[in-house]
Amino acid sequence: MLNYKDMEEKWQKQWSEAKVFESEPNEKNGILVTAPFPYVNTPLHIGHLRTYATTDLYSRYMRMKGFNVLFPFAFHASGTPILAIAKRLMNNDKELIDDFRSFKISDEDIAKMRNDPLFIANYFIKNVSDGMHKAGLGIDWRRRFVSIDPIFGKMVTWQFGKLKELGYLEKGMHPVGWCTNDQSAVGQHDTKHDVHPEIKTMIVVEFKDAGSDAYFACATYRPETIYAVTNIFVGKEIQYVIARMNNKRYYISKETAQILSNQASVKIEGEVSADELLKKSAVNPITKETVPVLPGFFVKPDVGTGIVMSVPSHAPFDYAALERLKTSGYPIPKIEYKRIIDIEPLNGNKIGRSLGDVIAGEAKPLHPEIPALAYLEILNSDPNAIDDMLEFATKLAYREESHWGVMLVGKYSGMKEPEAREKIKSDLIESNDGFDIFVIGNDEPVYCRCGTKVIVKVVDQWFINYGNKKWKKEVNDYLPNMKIYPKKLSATFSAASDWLDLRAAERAQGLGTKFPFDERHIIESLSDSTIYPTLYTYIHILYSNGIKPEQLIPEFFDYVLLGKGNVSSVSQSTKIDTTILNKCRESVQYWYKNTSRHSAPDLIYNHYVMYIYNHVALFPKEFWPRQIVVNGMVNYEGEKMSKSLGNIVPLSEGIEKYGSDPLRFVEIAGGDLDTETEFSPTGINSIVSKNQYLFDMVLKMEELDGSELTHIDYWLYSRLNSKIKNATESLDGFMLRGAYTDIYYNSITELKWYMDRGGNNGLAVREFIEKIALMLGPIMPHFAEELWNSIGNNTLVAKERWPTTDETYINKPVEKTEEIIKDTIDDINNTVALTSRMPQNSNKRIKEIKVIVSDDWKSDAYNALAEKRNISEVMKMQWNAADKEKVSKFLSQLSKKIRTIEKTEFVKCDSLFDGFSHAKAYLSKRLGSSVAIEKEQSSGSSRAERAMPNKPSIDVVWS
RNA sequence: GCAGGGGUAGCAAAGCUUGGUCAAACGCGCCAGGUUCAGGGCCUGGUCCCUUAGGGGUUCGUGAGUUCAAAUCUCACCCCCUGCACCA
Repeated sequence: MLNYKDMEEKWQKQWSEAKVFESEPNEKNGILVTAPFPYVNTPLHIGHLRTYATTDLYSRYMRMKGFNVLFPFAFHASGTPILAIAKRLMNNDKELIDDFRSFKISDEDIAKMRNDPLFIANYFIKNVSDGMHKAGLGIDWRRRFVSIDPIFGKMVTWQFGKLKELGYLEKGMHPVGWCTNDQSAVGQHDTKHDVHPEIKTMIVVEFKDAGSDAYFACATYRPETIYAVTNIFVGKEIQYVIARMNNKRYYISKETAQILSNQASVKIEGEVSADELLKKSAVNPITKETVPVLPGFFVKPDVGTGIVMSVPSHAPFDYAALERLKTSGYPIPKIEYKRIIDIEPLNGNKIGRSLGDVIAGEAKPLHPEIPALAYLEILNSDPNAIDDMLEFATKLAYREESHWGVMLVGKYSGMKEPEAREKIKSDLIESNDGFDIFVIGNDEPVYCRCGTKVIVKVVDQWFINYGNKKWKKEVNDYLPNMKIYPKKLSATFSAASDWLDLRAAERAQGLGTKFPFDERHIIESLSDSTIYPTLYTYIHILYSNGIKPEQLIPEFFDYVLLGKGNVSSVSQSTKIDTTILNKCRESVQYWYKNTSRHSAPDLIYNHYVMYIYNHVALFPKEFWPRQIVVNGMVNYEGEKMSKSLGNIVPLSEGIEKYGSDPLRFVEIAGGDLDTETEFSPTGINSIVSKNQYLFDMVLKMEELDGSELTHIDYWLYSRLNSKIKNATESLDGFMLRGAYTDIYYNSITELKWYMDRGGNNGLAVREFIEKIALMLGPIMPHFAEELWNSIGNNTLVAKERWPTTDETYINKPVEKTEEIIKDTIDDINNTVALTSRMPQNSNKRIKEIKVIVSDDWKSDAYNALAEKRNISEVMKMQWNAADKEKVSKFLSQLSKKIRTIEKTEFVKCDSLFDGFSHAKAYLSKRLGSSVAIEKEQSSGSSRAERAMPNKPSIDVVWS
């Protein structure tokens, strides 16, 4: 049995000794193949392998195709996640500790990780690089680096200087999720339960206090409903203040005043109680109506402004609040519920178009004239419903009306609601009757891990303006020139490019490069990782020449990356020898002209777009990204690998247990590039046993002593060459699964068929296996070497050339003949099964099975008919091989298919007869009876004339 | 909500660009039989329905349409996945 561990170690050692993967520029075409460096705050599992194995596959394939390939690797440690891990360990985060333990990280190491980010980084760098080594990835390790290395920092500093020069680095106000306790921005991973804080804008509509110069600041998402406002709601228990903003005085809750002070200047001039507000009335800025102020049970002190404009006709909460006031006997004036938005009629039913998710039974809206009530009725509910139900009705109303609503009143009457909303909003802002505020838009409040409620703060900070029109156009113009695999992702890349906009470029804490224009901050950790593949091309030259980070001043990068400046003056200012500078420069030029970058799809919307933008901004066109390859994820027996399911297999453990090669194979060949593939132990077993079969075949091969090439040998050669041709085309288009189905699974089936059919030529089998071994090189590199070696080759597959097709061996009729033989066996089995049940055949045995191949005139007639599609036309032709009656009978059989038949290359009668004759012994063995092969013309069988082109007739003779 | 992708037989996954050769590849699972066979492995056959001569019927999210012909083209609808930014 093959021992994968020994085998893998053996060949990894040989590759390393032969320096197969240590590439330097030469006369060949070069290609730089990279995968984004992994973030080293967590161990790798077998799912991560797919991207790296695919990258390795491509680089090995391209090397075999004659390219000079460089596949380097590095590690990402800059940014906040490592700090976060250190912090969580400090706090004895049980979940994290359990997680680490499941990866067999010792308690001792976990203890060391506490509050020591660098230890964490180094620990996982070792973990990842061990995994990469064990997997046998063909990496040039001389070029490794970490994103917190000083050299890396020098490059990033240079990059940011350039971005600023180009005007792409800007300073400005920007809203972020914010924790007032931590005094820092809050992203998804900083919150409890990893909730993403959604930042939305609300408009504050100003309703002037009828009796003073102050305004009721009503926050709303739906300013268009202003035409139906009946009153203002305040919370009875809420403490209000008078706050000065934009040089006006506003009534606003004390809490929201505090929150809004993070967004604008808010000066509190005094307090005012809810009771006082309730005595006032307010003026609608658009309709100029004066409306009362009433208590709303649902008004919250920390949402929006703590003051709500009431639209009972369209807002279920508002409707419910008024109804409840009525029932409680609160004195309210007469109120008119005015429907101002209509839903386009559908099937006569005016509301409830998209109620698919509502389990409403037979509920009917009884009050379509009051949508807020109608939506409650649809839900079998009423104004006394619990808040959740009101919330649901609100969402329903919002969705329906936003989708199909049309304004019935006002300046924008007749306009679609969402459009009208925007117009009214800008009108209000324009006329100084409203302004925007930012709020956290999640349904539930979002809490920072520290327990504080997350708010929105507008911060003044540096960001990269990917929204720059010129820049975006340049990128979008270039995108079609990039090769993207799978091809259908091109649309996604365009969408991602369009979507990319302002991107904060600095963070208050974390590891990494200091922000050059504000040294208290560091560069955000995706922004620092966009052009680092350039570093791979020359960093080993810096290492081997002892170049110090301090020498890497901007002039260095200008020269090496952009070719700017004069080498001797750069040498003078950097104190780096001109030969070294030139070597670096040449290396960049050599490798960076042709690149291929590989990753999973989750990087498209962040790393990839930024990668493309930065290259386009900084480099000459010849260095822009050439090719991007995106591979899907790996599932474990149908389920996502996740901590909660407990189905994560650590990479090292997986390799030990299953072998690197079988793992690579199932992960890559299990599905097309972009689909998720399935990992399962049974899948692995299947590969292991198939490999064993191939390996054992080498021993069997030695015993084959046939010297003459027979029909089945020609078949094997033909299949082999067709296979090489097809597989090469598939691989060139990144159809990895298709390629390896043919190279691997089909080859094994074919070898078995060859042996079954009595194939006996050792040389033919040798050549077949040899080529298969070569083609397996990129996907199962260790096994490929082992197989290659076992045949008696002393070279390394990793350094061999990819096999080429010898077209002269491709013989389609021979391949087709074997297919016909297979089909005929199936047909015979069916026939025998059926006829044996016939009464006249009971107590009888099969005497002989006749296989009768059709005459060539049938093929000719078939094709003639396919061409002319007219029987009498075909009959007019010369038919000397058969009498007209037969031709006519044959054609009439085809007549009902006359439109659908296509011209076909049929196997000639003689070759098919020949093929079957050679298979005679095999057939009678398979069928357990004597077999006769006959030609239609000379057969005496009554069934002879049933023979069709490519489909011999069968006559089972009973006796 | 917006954007991108997708719905194919027990699972999983090709096919869809270039309509017919598709009851639909490869693989897994399952069933039956075989194998000097414990199990496993391996081999053969079967795995939508019907069928006493290799045949027929109904299928590729739903519904319409184009066509001599649709898994493949068009439209509408339903459902699923992913992303929506300061985060690797």
